Amino acid sequence: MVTKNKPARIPAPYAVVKQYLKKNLQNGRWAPGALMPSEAELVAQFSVSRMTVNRAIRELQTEGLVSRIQGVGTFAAEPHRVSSTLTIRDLHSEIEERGHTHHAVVHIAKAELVTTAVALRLGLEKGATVFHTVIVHYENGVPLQCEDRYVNPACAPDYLRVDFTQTTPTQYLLEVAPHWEAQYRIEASAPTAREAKLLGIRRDDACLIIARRTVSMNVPITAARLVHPGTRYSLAGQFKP
Amino acid sequence: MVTKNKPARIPAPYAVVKQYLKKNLQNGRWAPGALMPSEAELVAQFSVSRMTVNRAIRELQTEGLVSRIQGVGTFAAEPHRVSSTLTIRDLHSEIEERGHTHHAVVHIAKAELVTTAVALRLGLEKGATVFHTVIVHYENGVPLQCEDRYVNPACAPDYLRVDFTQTTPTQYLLEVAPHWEAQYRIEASAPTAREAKLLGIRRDDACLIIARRTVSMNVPITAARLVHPGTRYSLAGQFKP
DNA sequence: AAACTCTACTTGTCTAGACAAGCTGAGTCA
DNA sequence: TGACTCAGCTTGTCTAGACAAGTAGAGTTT
Repeated sequence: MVTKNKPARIPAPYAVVKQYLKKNLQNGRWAPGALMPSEAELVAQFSVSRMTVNRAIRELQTEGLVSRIQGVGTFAAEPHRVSSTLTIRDLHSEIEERGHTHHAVVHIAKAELVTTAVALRLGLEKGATVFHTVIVHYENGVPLQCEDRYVNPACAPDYLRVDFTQTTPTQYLLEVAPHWEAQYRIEASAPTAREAKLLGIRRDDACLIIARRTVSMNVPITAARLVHPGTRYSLAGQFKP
Repeated sequence: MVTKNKPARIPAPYAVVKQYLKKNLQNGRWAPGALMPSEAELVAQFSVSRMTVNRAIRELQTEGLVSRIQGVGTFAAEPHRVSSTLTIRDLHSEIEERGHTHHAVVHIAKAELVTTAVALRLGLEKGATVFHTVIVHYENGVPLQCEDRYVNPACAPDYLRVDFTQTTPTQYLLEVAPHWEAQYRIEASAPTAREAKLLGIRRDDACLIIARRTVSMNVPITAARLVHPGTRYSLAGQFKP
């Protein structure tokens, strides 16, 4: 048996109420859609103030476990929309965290006139210039990702002066425009001829491709195509309700 | 100009404070890691009670925009761990939402002795029985997913009696064990011979594969391998800070 | 029967004050 | 110098009460 030096911390009252509700939701005491106890009832049951109960329930609400309707009541959430979340991380820190070495080789880094396709994706006008980089990232010397990226010069005028063997574009762009929204598309397909060559794989090897487009404060920042050899890379994630 | 019938609802004070902090975080007023105003300062600035300010900041904390240390202060979050979230949805509702038709064909539905690999994944003992289903899902008559699933009989004893042309296994299992945790792995690779045949694709066509393992209240429920033709399917998601 | 009103109940939010818990730095003592 | 104490700051949480806003249902009127 494990004994702790610290005395057993008694959990905060709001946490007690929250845990009680969570447990009973899990074991089906309140079927999905069913009416749950009102705040007043819980106040009486646990002898705490309404604010305390309210916090417990509100947190369950943001976790998606219950839904509330003002004037009506609190309901167990409908059969959880089977949606779940997966984490996509910065490749550099991911590799470092595995205790492996990361290095990058820059193949293209220049300003270009936008093509129609890129102009659309970045929300720029025809005839504008964009920065374009193609960088291959290696884990322990093995090519793991081919990163084909277009950047809006208005957001990162010094982008091409960055040493991308030291800093990943993602890291740099995060400094320039800290909080952003991103849209993703993840797909599997064969690489282009150039990508196959850069990654050292065959043209018919399956690749995991992430197409990412990021926007900060309604200004498009960057659009990237990240190609990973299917045999060397997979995305892992988990979901806790 | 657009005129609304309803009078402009004034936002709640806590929302005002929250929005103020969020705006200034985005435009870089507080660099990542920097000390932000204390609750007391915000109380004075906005003439609200501390509970109101506290709620605003606490919500920012759960959103990952700030981090707080008791006794020290509130800090702008570090260069957002470039992690981001992607939503994985139930195939049936996803197809329905596109206004398309979904149907499923059951190829295998039986009880089996576990193999070592499956026993490990499901956390069962050697010699136990599992339910095994192989189902192909179609969108508008085109095969979109091959679902190879093992289910822990202890969690869903009636699993094999379900009509999977009407209900997806995911939907059914959600009813039986409402709230669960899931682990995912997403990868790209070629299909097995059987999968290629069932999906009507070539053996060297790239596939997007989701391996999912779910657990509810520390009891393993199910392990599934979902194979999608790369040309017909992609995962989309977005991230808002 | 249909339309209305009113009451009772729900959630949503705010307040002013309180105490606990934790960190920091200044001052004190050995 | 080094170890200690303590005041003063921070966040973490709870309370008792209050009013607003929204809904459902009972009762009333038309």
